[in-house]
Amino acid sequence: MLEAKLQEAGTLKKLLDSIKELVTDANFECNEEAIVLQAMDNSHVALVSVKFSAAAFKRYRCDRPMPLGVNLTSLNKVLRCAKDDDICTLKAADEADVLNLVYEAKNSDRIAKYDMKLMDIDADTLQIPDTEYDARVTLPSSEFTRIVRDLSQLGESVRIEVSKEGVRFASDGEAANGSVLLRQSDGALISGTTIRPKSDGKEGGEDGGDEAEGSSSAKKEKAKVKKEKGDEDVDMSHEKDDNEDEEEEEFKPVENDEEGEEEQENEEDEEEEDGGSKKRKKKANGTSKPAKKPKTAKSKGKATEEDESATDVIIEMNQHVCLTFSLKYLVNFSKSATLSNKVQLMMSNDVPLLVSYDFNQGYIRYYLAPKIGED
Amino acid sequence: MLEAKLQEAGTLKKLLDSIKELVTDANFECNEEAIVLQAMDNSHVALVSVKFSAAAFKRYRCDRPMPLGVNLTSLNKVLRCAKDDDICTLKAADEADVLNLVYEAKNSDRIAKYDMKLMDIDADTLQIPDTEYDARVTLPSSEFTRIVRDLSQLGESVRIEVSKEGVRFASDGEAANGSVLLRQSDGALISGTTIRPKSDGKEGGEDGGDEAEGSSSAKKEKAKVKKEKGDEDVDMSHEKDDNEDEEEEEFKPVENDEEGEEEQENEEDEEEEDGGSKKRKKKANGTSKPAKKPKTAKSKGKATEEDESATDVIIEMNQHVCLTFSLKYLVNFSKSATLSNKVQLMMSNDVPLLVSYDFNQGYIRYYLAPKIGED
DNA sequence: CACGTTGGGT
DNA sequence: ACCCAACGTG
Repeated sequence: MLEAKLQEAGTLKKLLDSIKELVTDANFECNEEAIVLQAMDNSHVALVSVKFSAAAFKRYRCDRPMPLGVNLTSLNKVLRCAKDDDICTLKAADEADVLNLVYEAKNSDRIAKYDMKLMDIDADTLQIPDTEYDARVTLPSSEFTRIVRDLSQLGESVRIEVSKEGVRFASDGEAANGSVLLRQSDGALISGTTIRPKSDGKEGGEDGGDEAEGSSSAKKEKAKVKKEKGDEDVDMSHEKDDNEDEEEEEFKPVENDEEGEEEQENEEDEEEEDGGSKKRKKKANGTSKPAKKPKTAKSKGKATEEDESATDVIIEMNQHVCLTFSLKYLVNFSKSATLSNKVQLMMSNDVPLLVSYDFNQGYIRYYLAPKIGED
Repeated sequence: MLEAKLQEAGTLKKLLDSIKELVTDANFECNEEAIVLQAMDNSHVALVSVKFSAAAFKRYRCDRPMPLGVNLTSLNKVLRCAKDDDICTLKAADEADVLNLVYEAKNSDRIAKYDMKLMDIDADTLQIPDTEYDARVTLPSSEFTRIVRDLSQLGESVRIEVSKEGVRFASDGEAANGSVLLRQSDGALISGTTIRPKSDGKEGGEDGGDEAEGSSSAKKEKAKVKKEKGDEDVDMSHEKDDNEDEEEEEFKPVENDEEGEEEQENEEDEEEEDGGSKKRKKKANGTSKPAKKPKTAKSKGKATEEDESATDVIIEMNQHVCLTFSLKYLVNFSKSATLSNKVQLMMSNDVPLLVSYDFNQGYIRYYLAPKIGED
């Protein structure tokens, strides 16, 4: 039995706006710790990973793991019936084939209930293909949106290059070539730290915990990218491996047979890999945030909103990286800017890019394999 | 070698927004004095003339005259990658086939570079078909925008009539007729002066100078309009003169073989023709600006921004004029309202209308032949 | 169903 | 001037 009470329905609405064009059906995997969605996009090139930790909810209860197969188009329709500031409660009985949604206006003068049919979806649980990166760029999400939107006017793909100089986005097109160099903010070039997605959307939060996809056994086998058929995106699917002539490469989706064995393991991972280089700057919280620019809180009204350094460009880099990606997908990813004012790009050469928007107690992450043969 | 540094990319962006629907390809003629663009619109009915004086730029250098053949659609794409307040530098090497654009964020933390391919464009240098008019109406550009937009909903064409009473815009349509009378502001009816476009966009500036299109020999041969095929616009092109059955009339494009003979001539014209009527109110700066409404400077930060009398309607008239024009084109012209808060309409009977938006050190001007047979 | 364009509001 | 929403088109 699931019951999850979200303070603001708007969060879920924005999330669906972000991914509804990328994914049409997906399982919301609910368990005691979190609600997780992992799915490949419709063209099987990108991978979307969403997580709402239990702590993201005002109230959360899930007795046993249950997958809720949801048609996102339907869910979107139902969510559009909620106002952004409605309190939204999701309920599903064990083995239920419907999801109940209750919207309560904040002043309680309105209560709406919706029942949405669930469906069975083949749960090809996808192995998230990476755990550690050579570079992380943290930048304002609006800046990222702007850059990929601009460059998408010129060409099909963008070359992202991270160096000590900063991060460069470059695209070549028929009529024009474009290149945007973003210099890191003062003092915001960091190297020697372990770069990996934080376990949770919580900024500077505790690092261990309920990570679902980090698998210690997968720690060093970063690249699952096949390098054939160069110069194209990589298909992260496995389903159509042999019978289609798509130009895309593919990830090897790995059966996630270690799920659940992982809790409280990340913190130890970092400790053991941290030797021999600069330690992270502040206390060991895994986020490596420099102490510069102690911005005045932006008075956004929401105490939970992380509001520091949102305008900074932070570059963490252990190695120069240069990768090429399809702009079409990045433009799609950038729609999640409504969910966070910052975005992180994590990259290693020849490894899928991780684009992560972290919010209060959760995140939305996108994985996109690089085009190869031109990076 | 060209290098032109513009303080605000927004100026160029607005310019391109203005003309991109009218012209698709054009040469930017760069020389020591200015950058000039002259082109006919795609249907060869209207003529666009743009000038940026060297002084319009923060830095300007052009060693030798060079035409830059630009596809405006491409340039528009590239310019959309600039923020309005970016500093924009245009560079082109001699004989280059690319134009380099550099956008610097004001705080310099972002530098974007774009290379746009240039193209060869037949430089049918167009003789701007007039130098002196019987009437000039200066009005707020927003007012002009509103009038032509309103009337365009009623009919295809507008009759513009300038008299001592004011200026009347009238359109007859299937469902309704409309007429807008604009009275000149107090004391803003001027007659007996020479009415011609100023040599430069600079308000109240020196009148002689680097005029490219003024030709003394053409001064009195105003009308080059052929009066056949009545009731239609006039094609300003010469290229398709004989082999097409367009309904439009045509200007005679004249080879501009007297370019440069004109300097410092306008001021003398004014002196000798100035007698016998109200003098212009302020000092003889050629703009005939009344002293009314000594507006408080609008604190726009730019000392060069002309900000007085923007709400006045000024009519200079030596002869009653009544002309009919296609509203479709006027609506298009009026998009340049973003570039200046004032617009000037210069008219003589049976001669193309000149619509001029003057800005700091440049202008954009449109020429449109009247429909004949109904004026 | 998605994208691009146009119009209206802040 | 900028951002958001709605409409129409591909």
